[in-house]
Amino acid sequence: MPIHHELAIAIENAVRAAQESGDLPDFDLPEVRIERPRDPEHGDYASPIAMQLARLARMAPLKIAQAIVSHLPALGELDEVYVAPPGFINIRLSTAWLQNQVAAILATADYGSFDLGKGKKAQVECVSANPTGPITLGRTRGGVMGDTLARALRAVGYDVTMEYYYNDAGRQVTMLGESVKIRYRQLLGQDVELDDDHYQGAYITDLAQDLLDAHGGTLLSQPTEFFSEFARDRISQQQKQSLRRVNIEFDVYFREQSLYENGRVWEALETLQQKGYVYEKDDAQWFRTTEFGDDKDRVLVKTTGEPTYRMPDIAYHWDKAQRGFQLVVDLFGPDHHATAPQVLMGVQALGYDTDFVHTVLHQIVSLIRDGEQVKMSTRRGNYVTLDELVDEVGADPIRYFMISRSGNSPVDFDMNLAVEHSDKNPVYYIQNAHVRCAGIFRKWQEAGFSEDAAKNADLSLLTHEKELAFLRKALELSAVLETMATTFEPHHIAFYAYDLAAAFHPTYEVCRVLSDDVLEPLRLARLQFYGAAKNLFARVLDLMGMSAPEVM
RNA sequence: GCCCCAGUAGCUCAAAGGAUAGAGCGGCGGACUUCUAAUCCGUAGGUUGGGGGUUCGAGUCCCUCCUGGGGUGCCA
Repeated sequence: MPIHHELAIAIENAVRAAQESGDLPDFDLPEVRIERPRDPEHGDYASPIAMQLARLARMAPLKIAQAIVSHLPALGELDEVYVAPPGFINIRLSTAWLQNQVAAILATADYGSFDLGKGKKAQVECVSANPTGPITLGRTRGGVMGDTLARALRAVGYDVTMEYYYNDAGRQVTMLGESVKIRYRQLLGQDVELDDDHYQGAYITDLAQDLLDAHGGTLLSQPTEFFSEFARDRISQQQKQSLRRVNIEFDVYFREQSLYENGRVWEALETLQQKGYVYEKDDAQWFRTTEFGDDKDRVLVKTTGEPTYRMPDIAYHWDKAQRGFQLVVDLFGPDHHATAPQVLMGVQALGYDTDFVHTVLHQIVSLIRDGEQVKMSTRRGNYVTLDELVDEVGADPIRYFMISRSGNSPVDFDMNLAVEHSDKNPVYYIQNAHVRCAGIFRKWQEAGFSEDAAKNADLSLLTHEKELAFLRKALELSAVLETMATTFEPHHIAFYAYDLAAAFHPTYEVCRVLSDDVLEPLRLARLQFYGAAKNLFARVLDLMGMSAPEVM
């Protein structure tokens, strides 16, 4: 159990004990919050619970805090618990227990993990791009955010499915097929042109060229569907490969078409109709979203008889509920912010509580090169793709910068900074911490020693203030994972990784290991310390889907 | 018009309703014969867009106004 949970429970128990002994009156105890104070003077952890209780107990916060502290049992983890005005309970960890975190980190591969999710079935849906073109940077951001959340959820005990909803039917794919066919005919010398609605990107011509190379001119009589299916399957494969290059892999690719094949779309529509949420107007079927607070009703089935995108989206989320996911996280880019609530209204109308669905919105990604914003236009096929960006800057900077801001803030991806090997680039700042640890062990082994030599080191020699500060920061990983799993904000791990590196580098400067002036027992203890640090950086980088290099 | 997001140091951004609002970059001043300086140490920099309110306590919650971005399809 993470230390902040243990402390919260200890304080809860102390409050109850104080109530039983009559030191505090009876009241319902609100959630006990444990914080990490900014100021080290205020201890390692603190709780403002006494101030919250002042009204309930009708006592001065200081008195309440004192009553709680007097009923707090002696805990091995703690060195000191004291009360500070106006009523904070401040807690200082014992140095021996902190030092022992080194052993704890070395003993497990999943330091920081704990069982918050209790094996609950969770799903993260992200990217979900149409198979009509290369993965764009906006979709990449959603993918990286979603994948990072999935990693955090797994780390705290959820059974996570990464899912990609893939739109393999409808107008978009038809336009795709037409686009390829036109390019194909052009390659054969025919005088045809793309419309504005068609996909203009060069990759369309590439697909047409591939068809020409494989089949010559024999495909002219094939219907548009042939070209659609070919292009759809090809592009899907390419999308998967592109995403794999930034360590994003999906467990399930959910085909929109399957919702038509098994009748779920019409079933959902009929259910909505039966429940009275649908009416006909202007030869279309309308969904009464205004009953759920929308400012106008929305079309479910067009006058042509075809459903709008909304209908399968609702059926899809209905399916998620019926598959038994207890937690669903949907990532949406700026172009879907408005439609996300409508889907939930649909699920609600179908009779499901939507509390299990959390929509995570994110803002746009802009590319900055040489200080100038790179101009892009999706419609004209003029944009930088994920593949191009991986080729140019590598996967690690992409992973990092996509989660280096809260989803609510736009990302300006600075391509020059991404590849800059300097202290301005947080990617290298973090990875270099791992490299520096690796360097110590490399040197140590070159001198003929084994890594095991430090196994029985005396960790109580790790008394340097900077070493202890690093271990305090290490302890925060659990709370970071918990925050991510409850707020669905992936950026916390990026800031944590930076903070951890910022706690590491000063330690590395001062707490030497292999220098002649370091005595043998301390050297062994520090080898353990840096072994733990190395593990922890590898762990945190892995949680971000980034590599942990041995050398740079 | 309506909806969503943002407005915090010169710039880019953090900050579960908690104590004196923090980082990075940039500025200024220092430290390399190194377990890799891809690093460290020091320093300056703020009326958290304006105004009300709730609270023991507000950058955070509520109301209102201002500015910027996105959305507001029988496209997805």
